[in-house]
Order: sequence, then C-alpha cells, then structure tokens
Amino acid sequence: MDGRSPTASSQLLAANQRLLQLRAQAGKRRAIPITAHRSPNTGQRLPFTQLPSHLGWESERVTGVLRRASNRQKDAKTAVEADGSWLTPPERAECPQNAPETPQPDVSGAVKLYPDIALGMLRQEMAAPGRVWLLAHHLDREGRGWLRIDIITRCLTEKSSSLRICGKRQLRNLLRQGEGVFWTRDKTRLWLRSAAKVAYGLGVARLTGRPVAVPVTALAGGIGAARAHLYASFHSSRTKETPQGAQSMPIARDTLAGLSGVGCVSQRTYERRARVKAQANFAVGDVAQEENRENQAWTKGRALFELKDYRGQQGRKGKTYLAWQLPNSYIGKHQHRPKGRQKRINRELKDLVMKGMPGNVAEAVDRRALEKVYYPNGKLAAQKYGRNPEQELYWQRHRTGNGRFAVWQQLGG
DNA sequence: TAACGAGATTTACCATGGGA
DNA sequence: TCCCATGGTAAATCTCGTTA
Repeated sequence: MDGRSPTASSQLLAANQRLLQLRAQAGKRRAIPITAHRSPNTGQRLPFTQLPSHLGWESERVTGVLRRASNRQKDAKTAVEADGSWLTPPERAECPQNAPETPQPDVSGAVKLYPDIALGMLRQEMAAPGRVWLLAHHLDREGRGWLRIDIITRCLTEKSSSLRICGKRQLRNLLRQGEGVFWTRDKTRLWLRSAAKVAYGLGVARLTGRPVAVPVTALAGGIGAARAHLYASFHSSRTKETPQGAQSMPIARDTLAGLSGVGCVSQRTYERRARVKAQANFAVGDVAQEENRENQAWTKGRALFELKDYRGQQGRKGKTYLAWQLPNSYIGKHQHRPKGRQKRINRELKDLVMKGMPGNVAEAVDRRALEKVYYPNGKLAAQKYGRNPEQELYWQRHRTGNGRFAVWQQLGG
C-alpha cells in the first residue's frame, strides 16, 4: 500500500498534521537568528547572503545546511535562466490568494524530469495527465506529497493563472485518467505517487541517463509544446558537453519511435518546437573494391556511397572509400540536473518489478537493452571490439561542415 | 515539405442531483 | 431556492500519419 494513499488511517493523518505543526514551529525558531542578525557597524539588518559564511551562528552544521540551501537556490536560478533563454520570458503567475494554503505558482521555475518517465508518458499516451503530475509536483513546494484539489484546480484552470493548461471539466477528466498511475485521490486531496511508482505504472523498468530541467513555461503551454519537451528531454539527457561542443551518440528514428511511441513525422515536429538540433552522421569503411562494394551494398542498401579522400584524411591521398549514412545525433537544450535519488528510485523500481504486481511487467522497457554500437573515441571502441570482433562498431573521428555532421570510423562487422 | 483527413482532445452549453 | 459538482453531447481545435 502506498504511504500516501487516501485510505490512510486517521492516526496517519493526525501524525501528518502533527509533523506539519512541528515543521512550522521549527521554521519559526530558525527564522529568528536570520532576521535578528545586524551589522555591527551600521546596526542594519543583514540578509543571509551577506553574512560571513563561516559563522553559521556558531554551528558548523547550520553553516553547512545554509550554504547548501543557498547553492541549491543559485543552481536552480542558473538552470532556469539557461533553459529559459530559448523560451518566452517568464511571467509572474496570478493565482487566487484567498485560500491560506494556496501556493503562488512560480512559472520562472523548472521541473526535474527523468527522461525515461517522459518517454513512458508519451508511449502510454499519458502525456496530458503526466503534465498535471509534473505541475502538481511543482506546486507542492513543501514536498508533502499531496495537494488540495481545489488549489490544483485554481492554478491549472483559472484564466488568470499563468499555469492554466485546461478548463475545469478537462482537469476532472485528466485526474480520472491519471488515477492509479500518477496519483490517488480522495474528496479533497490528490496524493502524488513517487517517481518509482509512476515509472512502474508507465512500464519503465529502470531510470537511465541524466534527469533534465524542463521549464515550467514549456509545460504550461499547449499540450503539443508539452509533448515536444517530454520527447526532447530524452535527447537533452543524452547530450554531453565536450571541449568540441555538445555531442550525442547516433540513434535511429525507428529506435526513437520504439522508445517513445512517437512517429518519424512527429519527431521532426517536436524537434523543431523544442529546438533539438539534428546532426547527420556518416561512416567511412574499407577502400572501395568490387567485392566489399557488393557486400556493403547488400547490408547498407541505398545509404551506401563512395567517398574520394582528396586530403588524405583516411590514408593515402586520392583513395576511394565506401561510406554510408548513419542515424542522426540529436542535441537537446535542457540543462542536466543532478541524479539525486535516482539510485534509490531504481532500487524501489526493481523491487516493484520483481514483486510482479499484476500488470505490465513483461512489457517493461529497459533502455539498457539497446546494444551499444557508437563510441566517442577509438580506444573505447577497440576495447569492445577486442571482446567481440563480430560486432559492428563505430567511433567518432571528427566533425565537419561547421558541426552539421560527423564522420565515424567503422570497426568490425 | 506541405496538404489532407481521421481520430483524439478540449471546450462550451446544458441538464441533473445533492447539500446547505 | 441557490450553489456547486458532475456528466452528456456537439462543435471546435489539435495531433499525427499518409501521400504526393
């Protein structure tokens, strides 16, 4: 049973209430030294950021906690600024303020998104309720794991709210659609399910790669833009910053379609909308001779062509090589976020899969099952080749055409 | 790449029922 | 009687795959 279940006992609810009270009291106590601290010279109040960082009110632990909190705030701000540079400028949301617990939706923030969960949402056609789950987590600033339904309704449906994504009626439909996968609910509250349980519900066997920061403004737009960013988060997760610029390993559109359930045409549309850059890749094989030309034509089909090496980049100048087009690489724009609890989530996810809860265990998708074929350099490719000389491998030689495409060297096969 | 059409999603309007 | 939540229906809008 989920600890956040609406069928939780009255003792659990009472304990939760007590916890909130204690938290509020602790917050008040902590607030005193911060607001009471004054400059010895001017007598004016000093903001936390201006206090001598070594002080920590005579507590190393407090200093450490406050420094980490301060850094986290800075990190989040930097991530949002970087992410938001290619979106419309963030607006300040207006949400009804008459309810004392109504959170003020902050559209300048970003939501941490695990790309495997994003692909699961697309694959299971649960992008719309999934978006509500992500925004609900964003609204749940205190991390309580639940939200009042009336507050969610105000923030996500009122025309004056910058987080408006649909009307009340549609939100009711979405809440019904996502029940059991993203949340459980009672009359007044929505109990958000954990990332591990949502992943399991979406048929994801394991979270791989880096989570990314998706701007709230991207999710609060139309459903098309939200879907585009869910799809693009996968590419952003695979994008790595190198001294030569952003890079990612090639991946075929068919593979992408299998992982995301998004067809090739829609993939291109999403890439345009979320500003994912597609980079073509070409492989260079053996010197063009009649026998290997026939062999390669048989396996590579229409992708095969002949490349004359005028500059001698492959060997002797003027030799002709067999070359063929490889799948594209995709450079996403979302910033990476720390893996954080990913290891723990995966452990929980593994337990859920092993328990064999009725449902889609057999269909669980594990991205690790995809065979690694592309390597960033010859050394890594050679190591793999040494273990399995039969397998066809590629390693990246260089990029050309102002980074528009890359040339790969074939190994084995 | 654009046009097209089928299907899905979203919204508006209205009716109904329960509670105060 | 009023207010609010819910649900049925139809129309508008959006998404996505196919085709040229």
